[in-house]
Formats: sequence, C-alpha cells, structure tokens
Amino acid sequence: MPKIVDAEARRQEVVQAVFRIIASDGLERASLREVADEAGLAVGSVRHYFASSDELLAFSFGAVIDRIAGRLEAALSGVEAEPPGSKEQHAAVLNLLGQFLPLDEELAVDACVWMAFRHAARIKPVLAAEAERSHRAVAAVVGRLIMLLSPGEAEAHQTLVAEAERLLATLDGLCMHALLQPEWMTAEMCSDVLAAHLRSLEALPAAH
Amino acid sequence: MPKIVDAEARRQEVVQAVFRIIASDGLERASLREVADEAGLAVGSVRHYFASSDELLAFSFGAVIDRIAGRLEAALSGVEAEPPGSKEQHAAVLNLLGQFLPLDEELAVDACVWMAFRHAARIKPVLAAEAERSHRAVAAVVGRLIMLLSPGEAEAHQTLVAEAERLLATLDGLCMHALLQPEWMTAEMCSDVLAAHLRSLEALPAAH
DNA sequence: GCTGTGGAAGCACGTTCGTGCTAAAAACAA
DNA sequence: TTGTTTTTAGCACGAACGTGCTTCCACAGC
Repeated sequence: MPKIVDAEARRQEVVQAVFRIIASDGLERASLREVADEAGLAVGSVRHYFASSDELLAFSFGAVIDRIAGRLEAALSGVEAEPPGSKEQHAAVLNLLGQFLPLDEELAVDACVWMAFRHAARIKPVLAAEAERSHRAVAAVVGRLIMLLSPGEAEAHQTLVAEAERLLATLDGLCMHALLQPEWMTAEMCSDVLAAHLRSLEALPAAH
Repeated sequence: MPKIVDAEARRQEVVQAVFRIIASDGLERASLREVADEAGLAVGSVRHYFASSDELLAFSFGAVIDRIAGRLEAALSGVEAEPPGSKEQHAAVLNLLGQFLPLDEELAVDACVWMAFRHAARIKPVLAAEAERSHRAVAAVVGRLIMLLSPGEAEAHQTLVAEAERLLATLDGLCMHALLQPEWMTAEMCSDVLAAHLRSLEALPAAH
C-alpha cells in the first residue's frame, strides 16, 4: 500500500490558500501556480487533488458557501431560541445579520471570497450551479428570519417575499460597501443601518 | 498636417468597445487585443490613444462614472422640480432610484461595467481614485435625496447619514442581485422593494 | 509635387497561464 | 529486501497577455 495522506485535509489546505489569495490579490490571481506557492506545494501536487483549475475554483466556491451557510444556520437557531419580541431576540437577530458583514478577519476573508465568486459566476458557467445554491441557501435563512419577525400571519405572501429580498439586498449592499469603501462604511455605520432597517421592519405592519 | 480624425470620438468608440466586452465577458477579458478587435482596430491603434492598458481601463471607469452621475443629476433635478409629498415627486423619486438598476439594455451595461470596475478597484490601485470619486458622487446624490424626503429639519445629522447609507446599500444590493440573479430579481421585485423602502422612509419620523 | 506629421498596423520579446505527460520519491505489503 | 501504488515534483507545449519599437499610409502645408 502507498503513502497515506489525509486527502480531504490536503484539499482543505489548498482551499485555504485559495481563500487567502482571493482576499489579498483577487480571484484573477488565483492561478494554479500562485495557489501551489501559497500552499507550499508544487503545481503537480495541487493538480493531483484537483483535476483542473475550474474544479479547484468550483470546490473553493462550494467550501465558502458551506462555511457561510453553517454560520447562518447556527445564528438562526440562536434567534429561534429566544422569545419573539424580546431584547434577547433582537440581539440574536443583530448577531445573525452581522454574520454577513466583514466584522473580523475570518468574516472579511469569507465575504471577499464569496463576493468574488458570485461575480465571477456571471461569466464562468462552471460556477453557476454553486452560485444558485448559494443564493438559495441565504435566501432561505433570510426568508425564515422575516417570517420570525413578522408579528402576525396576516401579511401577504408577496409582502414577505419582498421584505426578504429587501433585507437581502441591504445586507449584500452593506457587505459590498464594507469591503470596497471601508473608510466610509465603518462597523458603527453598519450597525446603525441594520438598526434602522430593523426599525423599519417593526413599523411595517403599522404602515399596513 | 496629417490625417485628421476626431480623437475624442475615437476614444469614446474604444471605451464603448470596453463596455461591451466587460458586460458580456467580464473585465478580465478586456485586454488590449480583445478591445482592439471589438473596436475594429489594431492593438497599436488603441495604444495610440491610450498609452497603456491601465490608462484605458481608468479612462473607461471615469467614463461610466460620468454617464451614471449625469443621469442621477438629471433625475435629481426632476425630483426637486416637484412639490414635496406630491404624487409627482414620488414618481420622480422612483425614476431616480430606477437609474441605479439594470432596467434596460443601456442601464444594464453601465451597471455591469460600474460593478466590475468598483470591485476591481479593491485590487488595482490605478482605479482607486476613480472609485473614490464614484462613491462621492453617488453618495452626494443619495444624500440630497434623503434631505429632500425628510419632512422636517429636526432629524439628527447622524440619522440622515445612516439613512443615506441604508438607501445606498439597498440600491447597490438590488443592482447586484438584478445583475447576478436576474431570474429571482425581476423588475417587479425591484419596484416592490423600492416601494417598501420608500414607505419605511416615510414611516421613519413617526417612529422617532 | 514634395514633404513631414499624425494615425494605423504589426512584429518581437518576456511573462504568465492551463494542461498533458513523465519521472522521482515515499510508504507500506510481501 | 523487493515491489506496488500513492504522492510529489517538474518539464514542455501552445495560447494569451502588456509593451517597446518599427513600419506603412494618408493628407495638409509649402
């Protein structure tokens, strides 16, 4: 029998190298040679675990989606564990929404990589399937959150869908601005905007 | 004297070729050779008008910013011409916000190019100055709009700034979703979200 | 008609990329 | 020790990239 290596662990190490390169130098710099250098391997070694560059990128996209979706699911459970309308629930909601923003180093890397892949998926068909999965997963979480925050079941389905899309758009826009214009979009500004959006959600049934 | 051509017009033709390539194939495909082909010229001819690839891209970025800013200024004048609180003003506001979204072919190309350059500016320092100008210009328009829509002058400055950033984030998020997930983010969904956001703006002073 | 200048085109060089393919190295069964 | 198989490393090819430099061409001014 041959030399035995934890193949899955190696793949994750390579994926981590991909993440670091994308976060610091952008997706177009994530070539096989750069990734191999960053991972401390040779090009041939990386290609032993990933048949092609496309497969490496698609796998990395899937990995970052899984990381983000996992964080969101956990935070959503935290929201569901709190009584509706309580201060604790409000804090849990803010925590969930904060998972979208680059508030610390790990979140920033994931947000960077996520944004890069989603935009690349518009052009590269290899990434389209994962982009669709990404959108479904995040929309499901935000949709459930909107349902939780809607006081009555009386709201029209269309209104809830629109509110979910509105929250999703605001979150993606905030994340984008925090990544692209970090001087303007500070953490305080992010929380101010999130607080204002939550107030607008509470005021929604009154305006109905 | 030599053969005389309208140099500025030629530059604009080349920039239009850059726009088309970015919209259809992404920024990384906007190489000198591809741009020259799309414009029906040779590489040397393109380089006669733009000293380097960086200069061409930076100029194209500036061009799309000027186009967008021009549309926004015009639409903002339209809002200011209507009496506050009127139905006509509401329509003018929706028209202004619609200028951000890829609602027709021309708007879609500009939105695509704008997004691509803003994200590229995170990595390429040559584009950083234009990205900053872009942010300033758009933030100024949205800030003025928020001031126009705020009924009293009693609102705290910080609240107005946060509301401007909130509207800006929602618009950018909507634009992003419309570009990346056009099946989900239809034109109707966009207008629903915009309408909901405007309602939340009207309800804001009441919640204060 | 001749000439010089601005516009258009292209060649050549070095670099980087993905990828097919080969060969060494390493670890375990025999 | 020997052999088998996984892992690692590397070479080589064609393609695409930016860019320095040279070459043609058309036309306004003399």
